[in-house]
Amino acid sequence: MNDTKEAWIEELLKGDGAGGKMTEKQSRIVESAIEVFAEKGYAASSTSEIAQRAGVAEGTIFRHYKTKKDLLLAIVAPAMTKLIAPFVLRGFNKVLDSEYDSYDQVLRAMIENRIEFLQKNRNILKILLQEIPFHPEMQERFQRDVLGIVLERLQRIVAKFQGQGRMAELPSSTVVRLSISAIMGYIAVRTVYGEREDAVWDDEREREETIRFVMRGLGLA
Amino acid sequence: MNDTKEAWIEELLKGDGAGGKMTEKQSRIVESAIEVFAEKGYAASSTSEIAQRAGVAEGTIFRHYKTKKDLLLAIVAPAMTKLIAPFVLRGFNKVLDSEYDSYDQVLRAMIENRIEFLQKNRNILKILLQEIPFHPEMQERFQRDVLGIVLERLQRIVAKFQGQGRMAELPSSTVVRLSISAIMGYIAVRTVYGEREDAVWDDEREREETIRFVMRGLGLA
Amino acid sequence: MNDTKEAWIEELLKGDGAGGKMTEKQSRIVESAIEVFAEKGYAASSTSEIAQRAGVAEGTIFRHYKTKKDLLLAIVAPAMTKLIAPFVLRGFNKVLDSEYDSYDQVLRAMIENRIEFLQKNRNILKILLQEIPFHPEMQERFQRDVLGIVLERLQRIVAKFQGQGRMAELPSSTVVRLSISAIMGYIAVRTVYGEREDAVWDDEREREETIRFVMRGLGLA
Amino acid sequence: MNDTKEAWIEELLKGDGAGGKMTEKQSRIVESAIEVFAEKGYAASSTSEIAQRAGVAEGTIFRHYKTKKDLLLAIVAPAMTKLIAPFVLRGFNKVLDSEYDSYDQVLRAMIENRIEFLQKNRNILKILLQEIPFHPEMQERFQRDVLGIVLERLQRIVAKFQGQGRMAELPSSTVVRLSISAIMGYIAVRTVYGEREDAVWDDEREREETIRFVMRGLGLA
DNA sequence: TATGAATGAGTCTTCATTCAT
DNA sequence: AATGAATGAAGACTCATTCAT
Repeated sequence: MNDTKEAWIEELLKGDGAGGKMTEKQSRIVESAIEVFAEKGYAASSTSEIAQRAGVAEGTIFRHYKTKKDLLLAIVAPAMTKLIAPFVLRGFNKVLDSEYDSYDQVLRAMIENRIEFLQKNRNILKILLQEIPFHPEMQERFQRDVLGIVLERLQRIVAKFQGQGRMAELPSSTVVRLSISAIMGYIAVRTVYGEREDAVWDDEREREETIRFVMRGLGLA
Repeated sequence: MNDTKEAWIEELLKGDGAGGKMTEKQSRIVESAIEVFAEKGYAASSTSEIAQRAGVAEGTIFRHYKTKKDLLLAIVAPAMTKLIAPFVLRGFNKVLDSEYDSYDQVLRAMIENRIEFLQKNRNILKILLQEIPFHPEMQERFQRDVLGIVLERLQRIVAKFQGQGRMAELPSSTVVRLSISAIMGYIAVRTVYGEREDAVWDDEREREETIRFVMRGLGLA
Repeated sequence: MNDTKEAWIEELLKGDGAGGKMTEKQSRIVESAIEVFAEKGYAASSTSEIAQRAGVAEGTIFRHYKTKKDLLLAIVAPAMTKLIAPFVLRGFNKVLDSEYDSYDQVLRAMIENRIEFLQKNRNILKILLQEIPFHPEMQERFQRDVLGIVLERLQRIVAKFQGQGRMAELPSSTVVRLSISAIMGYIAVRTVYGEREDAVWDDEREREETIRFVMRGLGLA
Repeated sequence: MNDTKEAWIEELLKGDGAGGKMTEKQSRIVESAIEVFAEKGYAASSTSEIAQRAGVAEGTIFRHYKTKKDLLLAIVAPAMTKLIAPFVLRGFNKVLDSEYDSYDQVLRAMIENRIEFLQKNRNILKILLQEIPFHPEMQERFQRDVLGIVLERLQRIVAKFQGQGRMAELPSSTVVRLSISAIMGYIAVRTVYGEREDAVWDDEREREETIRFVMRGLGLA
């Protein structure tokens, strides 16, 4: 359940989907686009501003991406892939068998892993979140390639723990939902409040309480 | 904790912020705007399409709303007010004192009340959700008038139950967060899956399991 | 076989296809478009230049014509209609019966009538001629609505004269072709040379010789 | 009055105006340009499409032709030269003296010779026809190098026949005009209808009737 | 010689907004 | 109050042309 951890954006910037290497200008275009899209939203972003921030001519953008939407997809598509990376790693089955003795370890790992990911890819994820409702192709792909895979894997993990002990009375999909809700609620609040200087947010404690809450809620503690 | 329950949109349509009554054309403009904004997003919506759907001339919109953004705010601002309506009702203090004997009743009431609200105001809430990140004034107002008030009220409720019994070891803000996470997770999944014909979503059961999960998680059951 | 003779462009400028009246600005747009298209060709004309010459904002063009091509069609389509006007006049059958005793009268009438038309509509016809090869819809319409009708009428006239006397040995379509070739050759040269100050072009004589040539060529004189 | 008959395009492709040989890429550029220009018109053609069809890089075109217009002229200029080739052949004077005993032989030769030429060079002639009206230099050159020469030669031929017999009453320029009109009308219709499978176009007969028509029209038969 | 990334002026088109009626 | 013609700034995108490699 570990990610590659290095900033995969760099990878994204080094190679396009076709495997070719990106020129330096192309990288700057993608970086600027991520910035501007995240800041103003896709529809309200102008290619001219992206070009300006990237320090290239507007035409240069269209040499690399036929349309503005292609540029969006070039950003969002690999993000989806990376989003599920930890769940499709070749070692994943081993995880199922051995790595975690207790469900709270699974929860802790998920939190740590995805928090790191979120921090590194905040802008891209913001774009993803904002644009999915307006682009059916993105929706479909997200449903199929992200939700589908992740939920299936998580349900298998849950099923394994259910086989060993309690929480048998709940469908595994329900367990997954309740677990994810708690984690996402924790991450969301942490994202908003956890970075303020004046914050009274004891991250260590909040995380542990969240995990304990889920464990108790599922009858595991 | 009860809402007015009737479609308050009608109210919105009958009176503008200044207390005046809306003409029929103005109502049609607002209705169309809600539709179009929800469908395409604010930035990608054109006033001309809104006018067309409303069956009015392009200029008419600007007779009632100085700018496109004013039209957005005229939709979104009352939505915020209504969003917190149940928490600011004059009878709210009584709620604190008497209405609910047990925390699971609070949870159940929140779920029922807000689900109904969501169903009636899906489009408006979609707009709210989508646009808040891009409009600082909306953000600020949401923070102050919605989050601030709702959280404060909820924390007072929680504090009351904490005073009476267990879950003392958790800060009330944490309790609120965990409760809301679970509820929103339930509502979100329900919104997506709960309406499919082929769905294997037993709404009654999922809701009760969610409530039981929270109660157990908080050490109340 | 007489045309309405007044400058039908004015009609074109007064009413759009739907029968509505044109505003003054719209008229100026069409006029300028005719000028510019004739001068530079459709593809090399820019809407911004058309707007400038018309003294309107560029956006105004697109209020009246959804696309640049629509503007072209709005010019070209009525031209086709007018091009065949003399052949579809209600009185046309009478023409067949009575008006012309001898084929040379037909030729003379065609020349006079179409020369006048050409002079008044030079630019539009230039556009028609230039653009037809690149727009299949225009081609099709021209084939069907112009060529088809005109040739059929002319063949009927020719057939009538064939029934009365000689030139029986030629198919009527061949007679029509030969007649039109001669007339168009005359008109073409006249158009180029006939207007030069230094020209040694005796119009009256050239026309009569052309008619006589055709008559003799068909064995009628 | 005989042409070289082989596809002179190959010559065009082998040598540029300066007498140098063309590389294979340059040939492919010219070929593609002819195709694209003929298909879409000069103004609507893009150098990038030409490059693509030719299988060369965009920049390569500009290594051989400084501008897009230069490329056009490199195609059109030699076409004009070839167009008049039969009239400037060194043996032309002999033609005047001997080759043709009767004017109908002249007409027949012109038809055969130019039809062949047209078939081989349809695209280039289409370009010529389409672009001449928009390029004054081309116009001027056409007027001077093509029309001027051809008409003068034809008038000399006509004058010779006039000296021998009848048609004395017409100016030789008029005779040329009438002859060419008939021939071009024949070729035009043939070009359009003569290739349809379902056509009722008896080419042999139409050609002979056309010649007979001219001869009779000129009082020669 | 050939390449193809880069350019930036220019294209058609859209859009929020104004204003005379 | 309502209209809708008019605006012009801005948008996405194209294209002939240049130039470092």
